[in-house]
Amino acid sequence: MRLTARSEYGLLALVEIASGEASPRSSRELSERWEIPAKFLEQLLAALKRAGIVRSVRGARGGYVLARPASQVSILAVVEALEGPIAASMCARESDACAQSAHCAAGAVWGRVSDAIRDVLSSATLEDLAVDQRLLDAVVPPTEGR
Amino acid sequence: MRLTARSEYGLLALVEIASGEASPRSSRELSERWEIPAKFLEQLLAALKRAGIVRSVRGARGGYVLARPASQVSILAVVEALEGPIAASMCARESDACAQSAHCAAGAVWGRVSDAIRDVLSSATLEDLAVDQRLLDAVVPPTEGR
DNA sequence: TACAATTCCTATCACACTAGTATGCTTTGT
DNA sequence: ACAAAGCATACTAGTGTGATAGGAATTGTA
Repeated sequence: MRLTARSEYGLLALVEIASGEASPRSSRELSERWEIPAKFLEQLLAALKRAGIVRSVRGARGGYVLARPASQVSILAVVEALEGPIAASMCARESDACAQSAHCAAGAVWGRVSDAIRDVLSSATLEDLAVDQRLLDAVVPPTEGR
Repeated sequence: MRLTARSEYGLLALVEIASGEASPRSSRELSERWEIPAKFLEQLLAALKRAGIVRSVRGARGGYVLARPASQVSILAVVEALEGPIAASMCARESDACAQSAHCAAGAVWGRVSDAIRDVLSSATLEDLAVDQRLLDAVVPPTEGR
C-alpha cells in the first residue's frame, strides 16, 4: 500500500486538464507547467487512458481530454489507475486466515487503514479539485511564479 | 508513505508480547508462533527498542518486554518506529509552495490522506489489540491451527 | 505534399529499498 | 561450563520507482 510520485504527477496533470477548457491539452504542455518529466508523464497518461479516465487525440494539436465529466471521476479512481488497487499489498499471509476473521488481532488495523484511505480518496472528484485550482490560478496566474 | 512487512511483523510480535504475561518473550518464540523470519524479527525488535517501545532482557531466559504499559503505546508509535514518519514522502516539491498554501489544489488531498492514516493508527493502542488477541486465542488456542 | 506536432510503443537503466541471510560476539541464568 | 538469549555488523537477491531513449504512427496546417 503506497502512494508514489505517479499519483502526485498524474493528479496534477488531471486537475490541469479538468480546470481548463475542453480542448485537448498536450502532454508537453502539462509537463512544462508542472515540471513533470515529459516521458514519464506520457506513461502516466497512457495508464489513465487504459483506465478510461482520459481520451487521447492524436496528431498535431492533439492531447488529452477527460473521458467523463470531472464530477464523475473520483480521486480514488485516479490513484488506483496509477498505483494499482490500494491496500492489496498488506497482510499477504494467505489472505483469509488473517485480517477480518480469525487468529490475528493486528490484521484488523490494516483493514481500517485501507478503508480510511479509500474514504478520503472517494470523497472528492476531479471537479472539486478543478474548482479549487481555478481559484488558486485566479490569485496567482500560472505563468508567473510557476 | 508506505506500510510494509516491517509493520505487519512488528505489530504481530508486540501484540503477542502485550497479551501474554509480564515475563520476557524471546525473539525466537515470537518468530516461531507467527512465522516471522527469526533474524529479520531481531532487527525489528532492535528498532522498537531504540524507539523506547520495548525493553530487552539479555542472557538465558531473556527476551523482550514492553517498556511502557500497553495502553500507552499507540499503533502509530509502533508503525513510525518501524517505517519512519508516515506521510513524509509525498509532495516533495519544495514542501511549502505546495499542499497547504498556494498553487496546487491536488496537494491538499495528500495531506488529508496522511491525516486519515494517522488518525486510524492513533485511535488504537497495543492494549486494545491485546484484548482482542486474548479473545481470539481463547477460541482457537495458539498451539493448534497456527 | 511536406512538415511539425503530437500520441503511441517498447526497451533500457540507475538507484534505493525491502526482505532476508550470515557470522560471530556478549550477556546471563542454571 | 554451558546453553539460551540478545547485540552488532555486514552482505545479498530481488523488486519497484522514477526515470530516459529512440523511433513509429497519426494528423492538422502551411
